[in-house]
Amino acid sequence: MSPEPRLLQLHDRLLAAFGPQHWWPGETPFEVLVGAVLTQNTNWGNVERAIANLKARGVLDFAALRGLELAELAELIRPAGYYNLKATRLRNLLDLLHHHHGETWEEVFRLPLETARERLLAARGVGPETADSILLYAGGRPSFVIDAYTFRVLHRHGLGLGLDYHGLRRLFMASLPPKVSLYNEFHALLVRLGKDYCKKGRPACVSCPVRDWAGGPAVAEFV
DNA sequence: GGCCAGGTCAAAG
DNA sequence: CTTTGACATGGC
Repeated sequence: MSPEPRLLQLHDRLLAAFGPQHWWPGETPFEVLVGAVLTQNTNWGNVERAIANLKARGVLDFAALRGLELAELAELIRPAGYYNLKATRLRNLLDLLHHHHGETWEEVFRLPLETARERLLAARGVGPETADSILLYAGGRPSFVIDAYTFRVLHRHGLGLGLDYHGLRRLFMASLPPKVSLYNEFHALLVRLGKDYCKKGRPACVSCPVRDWAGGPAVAEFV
């Protein structure tokens, strides 16, 4: 896996175009962790309603959320969609962390990066993106987050073709200095670009701020 | 009304 | 190994 210097250029251009994104929108590591599960394939606005419900109920902390009945948890997070599924997934994750670390679940972030990652992935319903989001945005660890927008943006410019999640993650991490602030901002910027200019199934916008990045307009295939 | 959203897992083919 | 289906609410 050879480094791809154009990735850092992409970051710089996105930052110049959009400015800092101030991610993750969550006040505590625990809130970030919950949000990471709730936002799976779901609009962030819906996640905010669900988190507001948990806050209003006073259960947005590790012990309280773990103590809720599953059905009750599901009802509270209903606005986030897939609420039965996500209630179980949250419960799985909290139980797994409690099993290893007791109430001091944030100890998971003190493990070597890939060990911590494997531990999070061991929870049913925590896949690579959720695990990396938790590591980066809740734990402050340099684990690059790949998502559907990242795939789409890179593929439209002919980069990372044929790479899966793990391959793209390694490409980013081999091409960038391992700085948490850089990983944080870059992923947020890619999401911003995707939302505004890189819609599914549509040609690239003429006004896309990185339209000519990597040497020319986007490729013909619009994933 | 249809499509999409900061995925993941299990079951088919 | 690749593709498909299930899971669900709310905005545009």
